[in-house]
Amino acid sequence: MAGTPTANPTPCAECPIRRLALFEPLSTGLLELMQKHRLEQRDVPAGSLIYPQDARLDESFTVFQGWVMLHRTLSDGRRQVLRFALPGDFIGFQPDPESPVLHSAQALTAVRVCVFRQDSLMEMFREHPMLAIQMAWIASRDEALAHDHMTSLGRRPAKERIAQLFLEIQHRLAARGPVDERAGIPVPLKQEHIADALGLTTIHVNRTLRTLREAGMAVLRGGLLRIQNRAALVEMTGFRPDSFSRRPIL
Amino acid sequence: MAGTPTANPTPCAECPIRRLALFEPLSTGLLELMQKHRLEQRDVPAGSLIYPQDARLDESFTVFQGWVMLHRTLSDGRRQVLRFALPGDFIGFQPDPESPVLHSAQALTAVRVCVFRQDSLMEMFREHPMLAIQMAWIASRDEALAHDHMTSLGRRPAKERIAQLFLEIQHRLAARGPVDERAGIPVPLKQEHIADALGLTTIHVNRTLRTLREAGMAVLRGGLLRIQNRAALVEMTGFRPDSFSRRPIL
DNA sequence: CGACCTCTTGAGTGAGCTCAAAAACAGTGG
DNA sequence: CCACTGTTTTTGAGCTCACTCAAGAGGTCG
Repeated sequence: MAGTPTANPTPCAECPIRRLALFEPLSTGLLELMQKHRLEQRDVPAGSLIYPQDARLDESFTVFQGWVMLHRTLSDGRRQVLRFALPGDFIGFQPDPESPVLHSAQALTAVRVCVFRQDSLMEMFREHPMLAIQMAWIASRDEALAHDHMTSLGRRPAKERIAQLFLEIQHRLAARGPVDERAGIPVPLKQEHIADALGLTTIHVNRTLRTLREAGMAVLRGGLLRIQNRAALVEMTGFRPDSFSRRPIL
Repeated sequence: MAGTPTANPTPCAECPIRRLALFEPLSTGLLELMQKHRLEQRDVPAGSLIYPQDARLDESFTVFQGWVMLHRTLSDGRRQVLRFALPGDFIGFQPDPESPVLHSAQALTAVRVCVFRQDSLMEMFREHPMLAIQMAWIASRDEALAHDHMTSLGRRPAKERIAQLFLEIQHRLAARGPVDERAGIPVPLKQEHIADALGLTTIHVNRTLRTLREAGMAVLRGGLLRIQNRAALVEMTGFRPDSFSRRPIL
């Protein structure tokens, strides 16, 4: 598995993300608990896998920095991106150690994660039921996100799918810290990633991006997403921001 | 909300499903706990809603008998079926009481559910951390199921989507009790439900069902699903049964 | 025996796909 | 600084899978 422990492994509880007031804060007791479990940080270079499809995971992760892409690859190479994980998101939770994960997690940018050993995680849950509840909360939120995604895939035309994705990204990033829509949000997605996420071909994504651009709605260029006419996008998709409201982090 | 309490409300712990050896058994301690919380049973007639989209839920449910369909409806009427819930499945978990559910749950057949009050559920979690862990497990399994579904929607042609759905249903039902594939599995789905689940039109589902039938692979007729050439379906979809392996119930 | 679903089939259309090939861009090494 | 190579984006042309519109056939239930 790719990734190297940081030179000076710091407990994750000290990670910068904890200080963002926008996240639900952990109580001091929980911080101590995490310290006790000596959680390790790990840096993963852009492009490499955090874990591969079909592996038996004995670790799971909280993303601290960077973008992670979860995707499944079928035997003939077709690929479906399941989720883009952003800082604060939890990935790789696999309660049954027997069954393999059915997707890969790949770093889209340089990524820093906090590593939980699976058994250690379970122990934490046992000691601190609240954490288990939060885990259930997180999983259930991810499921709701997946539901949005499924609705796009099943029942929206290409233009709406992209609009919806843009609004979702904008909203999720905004929940993590101030973003300047007008100036442009850093988004490390290639057109191919978008295609694989939305069930389209790269070519069709390209054409659809053009129509969005020419309609003055949104531009994705040079790793920057500019939402120019939010109202029009919202109108088109019926986007309701409360879909991704409060949530705990681990 | 539709549904009436059964004439003689029995604690869910006594519900027949508990006696199925195929489910992970609950310890006696947990049974007691559930008794203590005086969980109510409720019967819901075919067709009516267990909970509607956009509602604030203060209850969640374990399905005991029948089929439940979770679906989201967009403002213009397009509909996406998110999941078919079978006996033993948990639905309506909403850890944040503030945010509304983004989908409806509708009974496809006559359904019997076990009702959990949300606050009561949280209390159970606090008293019995193991339950919270199991909840996380359940949510995470549902997410994996959603991932399969997403992959179908995004990257499979109609024929494969239907084949995959059939295999999934067959497998999930088989995990709940003996089924006779050859004789036919009772499946209460109309072609319209399949269409809304798989992101297709009813008409196209119909045509595709015909090709599957004419290819001697599978037949869905009169509420019975007959899988006639399992190998061919598996070959086509790359279906791996372990996707839906062990899991706890609440 | 209508009224109403659900299923089925036909004919024509279109959104999104495939194949093919420029053009823009980002590194990389001389 | 520039030629060289690989990646990403863009555009064109033609095709197909799945959609729309329309209508008939089969059930089922009051």
